[in-house]
Amino acid sequence: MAIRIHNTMTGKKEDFIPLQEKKVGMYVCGVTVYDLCHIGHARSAIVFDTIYRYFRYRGYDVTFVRNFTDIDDKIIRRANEEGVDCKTIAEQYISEFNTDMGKLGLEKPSFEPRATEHISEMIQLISILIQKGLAYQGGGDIFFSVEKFKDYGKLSKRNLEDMQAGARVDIDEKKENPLDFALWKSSKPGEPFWESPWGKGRPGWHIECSVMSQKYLGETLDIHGGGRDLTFPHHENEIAQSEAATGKPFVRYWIHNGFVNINKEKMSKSLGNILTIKEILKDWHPEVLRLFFLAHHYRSPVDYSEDSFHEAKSGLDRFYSTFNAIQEELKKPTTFSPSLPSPSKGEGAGGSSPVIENCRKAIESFRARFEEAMDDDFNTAEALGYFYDLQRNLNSLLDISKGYPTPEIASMLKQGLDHFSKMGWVFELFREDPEHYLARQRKEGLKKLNLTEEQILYIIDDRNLARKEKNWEKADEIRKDLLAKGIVLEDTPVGTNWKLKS
RNA sequence: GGCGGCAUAGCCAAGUGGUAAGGCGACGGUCUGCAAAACCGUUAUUCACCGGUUCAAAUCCGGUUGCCGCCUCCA
Repeated sequence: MAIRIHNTMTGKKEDFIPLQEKKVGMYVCGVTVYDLCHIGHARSAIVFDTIYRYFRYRGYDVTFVRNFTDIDDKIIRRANEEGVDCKTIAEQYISEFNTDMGKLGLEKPSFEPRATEHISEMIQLISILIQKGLAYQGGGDIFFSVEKFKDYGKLSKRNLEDMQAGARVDIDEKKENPLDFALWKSSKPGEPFWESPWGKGRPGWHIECSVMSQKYLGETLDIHGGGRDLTFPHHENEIAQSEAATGKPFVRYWIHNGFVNINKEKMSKSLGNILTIKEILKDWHPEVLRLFFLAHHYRSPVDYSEDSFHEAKSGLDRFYSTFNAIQEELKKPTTFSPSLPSPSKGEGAGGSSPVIENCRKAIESFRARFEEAMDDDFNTAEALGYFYDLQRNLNSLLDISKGYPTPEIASMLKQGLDHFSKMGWVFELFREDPEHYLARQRKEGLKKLNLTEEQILYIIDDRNLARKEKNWEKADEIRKDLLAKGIVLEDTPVGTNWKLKS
């Protein structure tokens, strides 16, 4: 079965047929490095990281290019504000980008080209467009003439007449058509510049992607991605430039991810609700963020809220609790004598119970279900549902096993854990050692509660003494006190565990 | 004004022609001294509304309402 992808160009899901068998050339618009990355950048990065990972999981040889826009108006403005040069700003925020994305566990793309390192290629491409009569000089600027490219608007489904009718575009005297866009901008005094046949200047925004994608991936790309907002004008303009210059189709499959809202509001500077990755990671484990995004389809808008992250966190905590329990169970010696059958589950003595058989089916079919979901336009939400299902089945096995795993159950638990590890890699989830994860959760929680583990253990000892004496009143009192402080106790056959109230 | 998208249980959310995944929550049960955790069960005869196509529609078509995005830098 082929992987199916929703192509923005056609608005439909299509079978993915790469240009070269088992190879994928994929270009994703990265960030303009003038400020810290926010949760929206994180979503886009995580969406395409997951796609990148899934193709590789599926055995494709992927060349993944994600650029840095390191020259642009916003960078110049920022540099002026801080009294440094553009390169300093760009370097600083590239470094911050790498730090943040590294913490989110993003794989490194095959290439991370920067606009300023491809100026000469951009000049070449612009020259070709001028030669072909598709671009013209206006003042010191070079513009692309949208009217000369007959397919202009095909990605964003607009036509020139409609756009001009409702145009809110500033009239620029130098442009022949208000919708023409700059390929090259002459530099104003004090701005960084490069020499060109048209004088000192710098590239327009769109040309870098045409150049860099072509350089690293060839004239036709399998996949081009980015945030929804980039469809117009950015990607529309890329198509115009690239196809006008090469005469070949630019991109086979366009993928666009949906936006992140903050408490149902659009994230924007003016609302002051920009949530940076750094701020998120102060409060949440990176996998909480990933789980949150992966629980939604990549094309839908998602709404960030404190509650939604709490929900994601409790989901993640539960997964890790299960892993931990499995690891503990696997440390125990296996035994051929089955644990006491529980009549409620309809188990008979000897042989596999229906419950075990159901678990076996769930474990064995997991991989196929996971792949089916992911093949269908990277449906991570559905795939995640199968992880939950797998978890429930493994917990069932743990329930039956109760510290006395049979070889059969132990092998199934092990298999389940392997699934979490292997398919979890695609999502970059479940990467931590469960014991470490849970220990750290506790440690960080204690810090917030201003308690030490010693104090809690002391109190638990005290309570266990009361329990031994069957002084339930006192034992319950102690448990209630701890609960009020945010500590939950769990009495198990092997002792009392504690954890933080979620 | 133009273009595009969305509307599924208390909440979050999958599902593009075959009879509604999953998570959170709630309730009942098993287990437990009692809890917690875990497991089992219940929780949408129905997918904003009105028409149409079809043997069959949450899914396709037309219309209505409501929300959102893009058209200006934006992931």
